[in-house]
Amino acid sequence: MAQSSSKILIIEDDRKMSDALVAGIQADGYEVVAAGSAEEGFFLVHSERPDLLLLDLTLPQRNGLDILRQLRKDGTDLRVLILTSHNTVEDRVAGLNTGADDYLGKPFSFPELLARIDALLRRFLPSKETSTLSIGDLCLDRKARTASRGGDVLDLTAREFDLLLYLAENRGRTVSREMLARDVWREMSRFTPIDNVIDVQIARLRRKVDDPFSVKLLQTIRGLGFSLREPLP
Amino acid sequence: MAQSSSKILIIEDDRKMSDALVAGIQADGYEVVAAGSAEEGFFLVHSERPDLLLLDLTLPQRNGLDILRQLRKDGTDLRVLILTSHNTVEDRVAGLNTGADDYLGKPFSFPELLARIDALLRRFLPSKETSTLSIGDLCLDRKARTASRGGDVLDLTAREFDLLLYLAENRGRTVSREMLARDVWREMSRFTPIDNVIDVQIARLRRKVDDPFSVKLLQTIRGLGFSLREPLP
DNA sequence: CAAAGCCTGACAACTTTCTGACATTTCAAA
DNA sequence: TTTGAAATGTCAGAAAGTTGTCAGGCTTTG
Repeated sequence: MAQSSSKILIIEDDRKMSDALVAGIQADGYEVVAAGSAEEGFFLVHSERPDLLLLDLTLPQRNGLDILRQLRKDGTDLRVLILTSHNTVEDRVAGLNTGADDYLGKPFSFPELLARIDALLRRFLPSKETSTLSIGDLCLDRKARTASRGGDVLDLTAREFDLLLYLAENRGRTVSREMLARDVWREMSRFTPIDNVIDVQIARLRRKVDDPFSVKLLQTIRGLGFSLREPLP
Repeated sequence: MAQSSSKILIIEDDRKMSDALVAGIQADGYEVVAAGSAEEGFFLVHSERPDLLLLDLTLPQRNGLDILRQLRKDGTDLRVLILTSHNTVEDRVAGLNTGADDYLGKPFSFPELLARIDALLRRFLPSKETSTLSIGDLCLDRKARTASRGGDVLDLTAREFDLLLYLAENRGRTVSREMLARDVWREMSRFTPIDNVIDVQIARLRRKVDDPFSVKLLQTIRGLGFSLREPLP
């Protein structure tokens, strides 16, 4: 019943429980990553980019709901299933209203957990299904990692392609430098400002993607970031 | 917590239960349609095109799971929440594996039902929650920080958008210069008068928001301040 | 009409973004 | 392992855009 390619992140501090979950879910055919603390989990959400998060609420340092709240504030659409022994109606309502997609109390039945995981992942995962996407006459192919515009193949470097892909996946939306630093560069901290690195890379991308064409897709939103969109006619 | 505009279909043969559900869910702000039999429900799925189906499994003629199975065979991606007194683990697993998105056993808590409905519908409707507001043909989107009037996108600077948003949040009311100084400029004191800064910025905003249109929304209330409102006809 | 309040064009000060030139890193071929 | 070209990062200064200031004109009100 599992969908081969999905990755699940488990945030759970109880080692025994965590091991059991990892084993059981792997056996159902998913790729599994486990974190033992809120901080580790938070990091892994960004570095591993899982399709589903299994979240325990009773973590040592930080409340599990705080993690969820933070994730939603950052605008992630990661699916979240809360799995916890806090199991009153109030807990469930609070968890769901904070942004969880499902809530299962411990003790739980493993088959039910798997069925709920399947149900959550069954819904098409945002666009990852198809390998190509296009904005106007610009076409990207994730799998081949190639881009073309109006039939002309664009010769992009790895970084340029990642950047363009991220912008394309957020077409129409304004992408901040903060988001780019986190999701494309994946750098938590550095001693030179990353904003300038981003600016330079945007300029290089623009030279290849927009300069040779009359319709400009990559726009600067002053004070906020950048946006890949078809300009209004 | 409800998102307006979503339509929910209830298939439930027990009249009392059905009425209670309709009333409670309507009170949460959803549009509700009820069916008392499988056949009627099946028809309404196609004629009403609801966003979510609340499905009871114990229907007189036909098993509720059959309906679900048929719907999934037809390839509909309608979200389905099963709500039933069949509440063993096996029932739940069977329901979810047949294609339900969530499963809640009776007796249930109404707040939890609403929270689960919200969670299921949250994924559907793109972001509209409280992110947008409109005055006449003027639309603001807090999240995207964009404004448009009659379909035309307005190209506003950061300050202009903040100012317009503040006026829009106080639509109809008169906003004084003190309020603007405090809430938009956030300056306690300065050595040049801020009133003129505000006047200039209002003029700039007016040039973009009102000048190109015949209906003027941004009005000066002499001696008091400014007000964003639809003029009386 | 005069005074108070409001509007506006011009410009200055400032912030943000862009860009060319150079430095460093990466990675694969020799 | 060394070497070299391509990719990526750094930096400083230019360019572009935003916001604040000011002076004078306009409008309303008493």
